[in-house]
Amino acid sequence: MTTARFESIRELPLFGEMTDEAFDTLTRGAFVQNFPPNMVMITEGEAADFLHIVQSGCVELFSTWSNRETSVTTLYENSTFILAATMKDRLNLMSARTLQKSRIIMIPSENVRSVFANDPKFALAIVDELSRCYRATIRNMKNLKLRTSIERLANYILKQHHRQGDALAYQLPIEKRRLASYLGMTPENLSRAFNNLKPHGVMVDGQTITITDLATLTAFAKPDILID
Amino acid sequence: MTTARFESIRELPLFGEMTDEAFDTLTRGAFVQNFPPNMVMITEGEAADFLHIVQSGCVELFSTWSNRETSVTTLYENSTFILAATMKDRLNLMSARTLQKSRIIMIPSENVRSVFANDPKFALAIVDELSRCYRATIRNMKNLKLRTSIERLANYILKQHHRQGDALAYQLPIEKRRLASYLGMTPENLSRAFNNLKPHGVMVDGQTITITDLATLTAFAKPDILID
DNA sequence: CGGTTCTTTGAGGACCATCAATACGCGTGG
DNA sequence: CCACGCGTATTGATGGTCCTCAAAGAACCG
Repeated sequence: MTTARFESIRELPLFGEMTDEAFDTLTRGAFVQNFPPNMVMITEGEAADFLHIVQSGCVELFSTWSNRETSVTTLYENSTFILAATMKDRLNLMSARTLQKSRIIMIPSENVRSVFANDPKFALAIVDELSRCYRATIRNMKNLKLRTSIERLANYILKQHHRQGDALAYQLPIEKRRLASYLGMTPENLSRAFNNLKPHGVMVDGQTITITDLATLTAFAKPDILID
Repeated sequence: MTTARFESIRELPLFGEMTDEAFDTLTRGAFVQNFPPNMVMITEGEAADFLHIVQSGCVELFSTWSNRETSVTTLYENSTFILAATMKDRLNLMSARTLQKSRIIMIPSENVRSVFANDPKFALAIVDELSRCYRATIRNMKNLKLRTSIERLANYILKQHHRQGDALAYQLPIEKRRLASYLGMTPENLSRAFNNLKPHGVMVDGQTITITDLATLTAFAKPDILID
């Protein structure tokens, strides 16, 4: 049975509510691919032939222009990407590379568009996912434009703290140079920014972040539900 | 007949393909409102009770944090806003103010969500609009992260040039201080950036931009279909 | 263990923000 | 019509932030 290989994504919010028939149609022609770390899967400017889903591993979306590169976001298990370009049948605006060994499910864009037209539950789920990604990008932009680099770092540290079960000590999930790029700064400056946060309750040792004074850090970062 | 007041938007891509019945349902409880210039219609953090459409005039979406403010985008005739928050029934992430005297159509968010579920053509149009806005935001972010402020200004000047029928001389559509905020810089710096662009083929006199050397300006700006 | 990549630190400079002062534009009311 | 006031735009001076370049130290991997 074709769906067997895609059991793992059947329960995702994006696919959970649709009919079995629609799910079969969707995954016909879909496939799973394993990628080694640091492999560019998608280059910006190409057609969006497949909706991608991270089954395991970790993917970075990034963009380049005029010999410069910037990290836009990092995706983990069960995230989709290339959804907007898939729905509009347009060119990808971002490139994608694996950061670790990753398993990626690829669903033909045509399938997504045709099932969208025939399964209202799936249509709703698509809109939900699109809206979520859109709003995440707006938040990202507000973060970049309204905060200094040190404030962005402070809020990033707090967000990871919550994502990792409110642990006061945790490992950074990505390399520092990529974090720097995501936060809109250079690796050198990220290093200095970490030092600047010492008096605000942050210790760093390699990949390990330790929050020594949560109250002080929070007071400095001023996290906001409309940004973070 | 209720739809009479909304004739003007019936032909928009978002509403053009839906059934008359669905359009009636959608506009039931909708209304048109006139706003004077410089009036804040929506404040971030509020619930998104209405989908908004600019019928005439001009609206700026902006955000604030910790006594800072930034312009995210400017909308003109026939643009929608608050679509993502409307679909997900979430809080607005941005505020909106009129820049000129404006006529705004407001459609109850509940109507949008219920018609979405019942009219596939409308659902498709919603996804199209959402994807378009999402991709525009990604472009905006790439512009901010990959280019210097002068490069952003140069590309903005080129983009307006095309929007205004390839005119080599045209009026800026918004105040310079708002343009500065949109481009992620201060008004003072925008002034200096205009001066810096003189040798690259740009003359400025008040609100009037004159491109004196399109080839040189284009060579400097390096516009890119994946950003602009 | 050697090479590569990443990270950190320092020095210097470019870019950008802030502050202050002036000039300009525009609408209002005298 | 002019004077005035208000907000915007410009210009200069200054300081801070951030980037670049360079070099050394640390981590990773074959």
